[in-house]
Amino acid sequence: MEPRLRIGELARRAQCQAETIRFYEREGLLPAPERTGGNYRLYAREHVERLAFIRNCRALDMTLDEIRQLLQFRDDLPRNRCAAAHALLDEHVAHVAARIAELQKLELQLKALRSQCQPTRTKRACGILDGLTHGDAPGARRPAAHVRGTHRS
Amino acid sequence: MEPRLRIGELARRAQCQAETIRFYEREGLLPAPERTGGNYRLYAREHVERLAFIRNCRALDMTLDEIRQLLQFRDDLPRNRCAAAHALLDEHVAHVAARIAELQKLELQLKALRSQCQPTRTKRACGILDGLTHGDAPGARRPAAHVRGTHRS
DNA sequence: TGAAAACCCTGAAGTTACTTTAAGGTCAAG
DNA sequence: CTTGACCTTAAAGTAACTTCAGGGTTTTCA
Repeated sequence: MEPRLRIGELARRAQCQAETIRFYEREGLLPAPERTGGNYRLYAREHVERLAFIRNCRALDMTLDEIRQLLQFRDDLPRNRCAAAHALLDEHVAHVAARIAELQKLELQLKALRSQCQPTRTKRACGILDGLTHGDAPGARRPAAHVRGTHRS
Repeated sequence: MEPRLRIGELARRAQCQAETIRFYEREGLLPAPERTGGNYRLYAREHVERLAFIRNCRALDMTLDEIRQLLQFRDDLPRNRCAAAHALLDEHVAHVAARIAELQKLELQLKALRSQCQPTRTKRACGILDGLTHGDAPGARRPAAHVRGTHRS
């Protein structure tokens, strides 16, 4: 009554790819499981839970480093781990809030830029292209450390 | 009266690093400038403007691919470039808006998770750590294509 | 004049969190 | 006994740079 899973089944349950699981193993987030005679990985309940933890954290956009720390707290004595988890989460919430504020500013800037060129405008110039050449887009939006941008592969 | 700049001075004006400028050259965003006898790059006004354009676009969180397209529009005949720029910008605005919505959902989830563990709680368990283990954080927040997350180096 | 400081050069590797590719072994079914 | 689904590894690719290693050039100022 504790059926061990192969990587594909584990991947299905965790909603990720088998490669991602191997990657977590290489990164030390997930311990190496036993192997079958044919060298297949065999995962037990503990792995399933730990992977769920990791994927939940990733769904909350934490970095692997943040997750590594949380896992440490979880593995440690119950002593101060609650306070530590609290602090890490607070920090992460702050990152997310900061990034939202940044993007909202960005949205305004983009809409302003867009309005600089209506389809019916002077013949030669495009207000958008010109706006981007001359500093109409306010310079120096240094991205907050630890906060990624708008795009993803 | 057209003083050519060396890379360091150009970098200072554009608020970026010299390495970034060389990188844009390798990427084909910025044409290779002339060189001095000592093999130093010498930039003219056209480069200054083009780099400003690029940095403004980056400040608006566009990808280098988007910027490459905008530069094409700019270099092309004035024919349809305005409409093209319009379309690209609209798409980009949509990306940003989508990312904002995602992050706002995330913020709510994080705050809910945080509230699961108050400093004064049962001794053994941490509500946050437990919440992350069991799917309290809603699964399957597949990040929208073309939209990066919360963190940056 | 001479040497240190400031500036520039190239090419390669590192960053994040994976994904993709290549080349191949294992296992159940038909 | 072979086809197909599944698994293995190592290496390279992604975005937009940054950092590093190792070395030239130019300027400054003692």
